Amino acid sequence: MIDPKLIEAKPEYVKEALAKKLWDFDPAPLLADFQKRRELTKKVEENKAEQNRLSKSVPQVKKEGGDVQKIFQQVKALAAENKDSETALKEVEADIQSRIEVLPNLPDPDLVGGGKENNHPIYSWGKKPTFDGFKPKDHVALAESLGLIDYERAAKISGTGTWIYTGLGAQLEWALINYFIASHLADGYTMILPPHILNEASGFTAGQFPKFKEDVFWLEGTEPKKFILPTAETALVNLHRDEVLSEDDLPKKYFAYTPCYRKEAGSYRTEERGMIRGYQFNKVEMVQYTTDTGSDAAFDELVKKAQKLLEGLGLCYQLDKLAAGDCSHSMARTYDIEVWIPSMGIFKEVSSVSNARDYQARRGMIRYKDKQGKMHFCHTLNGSGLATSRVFPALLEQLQQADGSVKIPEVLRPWMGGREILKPIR
RNA sequence: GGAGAAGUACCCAAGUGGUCGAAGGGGGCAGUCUCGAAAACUGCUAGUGGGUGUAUGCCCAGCAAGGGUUCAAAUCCCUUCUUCUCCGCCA
Repeated sequence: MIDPKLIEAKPEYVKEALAKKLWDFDPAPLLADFQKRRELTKKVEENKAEQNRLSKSVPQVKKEGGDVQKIFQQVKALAAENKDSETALKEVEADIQSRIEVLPNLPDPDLVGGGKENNHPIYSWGKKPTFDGFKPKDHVALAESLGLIDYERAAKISGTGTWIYTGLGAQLEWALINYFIASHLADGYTMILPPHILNEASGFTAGQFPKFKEDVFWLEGTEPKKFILPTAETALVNLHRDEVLSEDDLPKKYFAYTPCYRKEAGSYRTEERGMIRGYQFNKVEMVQYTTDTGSDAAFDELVKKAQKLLEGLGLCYQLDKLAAGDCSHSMARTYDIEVWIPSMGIFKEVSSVSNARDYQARRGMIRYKDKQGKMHFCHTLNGSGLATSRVFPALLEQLQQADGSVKIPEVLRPWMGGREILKPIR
């Protein structure tokens, strides 16, 4: 949530910043609401104060044998008088809330405006493989010939947009997750295995609601309503919702492995084939809570951690600084780490590292007390570390050999029983 | 899923209609004492959000959350959430 005080103090600044995010914001109705709220608050509270004062005098007047009935009538009259203003005040407050909660986060000032087309790579690592002397396969073909993924039976038992990791495929998937986990543990992050079913408030705090309500799976028959998490970020940034942390506790560094469940999905026969986009994919997610001055350093750390993971696997990738309009809704800045997918001829996102600054903290009242005892909103950051569903295909495609086999990166071998290579079974 | 009990400040806890924003204790902080510490004693510490004013301040909200009753609610009523106990079911 954007700071309402900032909107009131610098409406034009907010308008321009949101324009960079391709969001057309008209501050006028909000400014009018703020004004109205101020007037109504004063009116309502002054009336209330008078009511309170009169009510408090009742025991005294009683003792002195005065006319309490008169006071009752006075207070009743005041309350009746106040009713319309109170209703109006509630309405204005609800209106302000609904106008502000839908606004995306403000982009950091250094970002270029506009959408995807204005993203620009700021770093790349590794070499695109050249596949001398043979025609490389795509990951769907590789996964099938190596016996790693079963798309057909997945369609049978679940439906399109899903897949089954089988045998060595399942082991390879799990090896990736283990490799990620080991790396985060070594860096001192706290491991979390959260519930996958979350309540609505969690989605609101993360900033997924109200905007992305249609994109998650809702459970039927749960009251209050519950949904299945689209990313572990939703769980992790809610860990300290409605809490006041101490500055000494920050930064807090967490990571979680969960599957991610989303309504968007591709088909394994279309452009985003195989496991590039599915209803369910595995991801290890990192989240940090920092002070309001500590988030830039945390951001750099998260980006480096994600990069390190791909470098350990030896996969060619690029680091992309997203234009304001392509950053996530809740985020002030986002860098994508994109791995090279040879069959698609493009870099595809495996990690998205973002700084929400105080946007999520405001929504979820996540605060900390500094050493002077002053309250601040925390900053929250998140980054994938990593999503396997893009790494797996990239790994198969980038590390495939002329004979159709695939080399297993050394860092994964401890979890693959020491195996060095995956060989075709058909 | 059923039945019952409960949710009060950093923690424990008193409080069933009227100066209760809330006794008491613990904790924390400061001081006295001490070479220092402990103990004892003394004092301070009760958050937060909002309004208003130059200001010590004053005002509104706030006792799990949201409604309601009442001149007046931590206290009575309703709904929801959470926790605990017992029963049922079960990986």
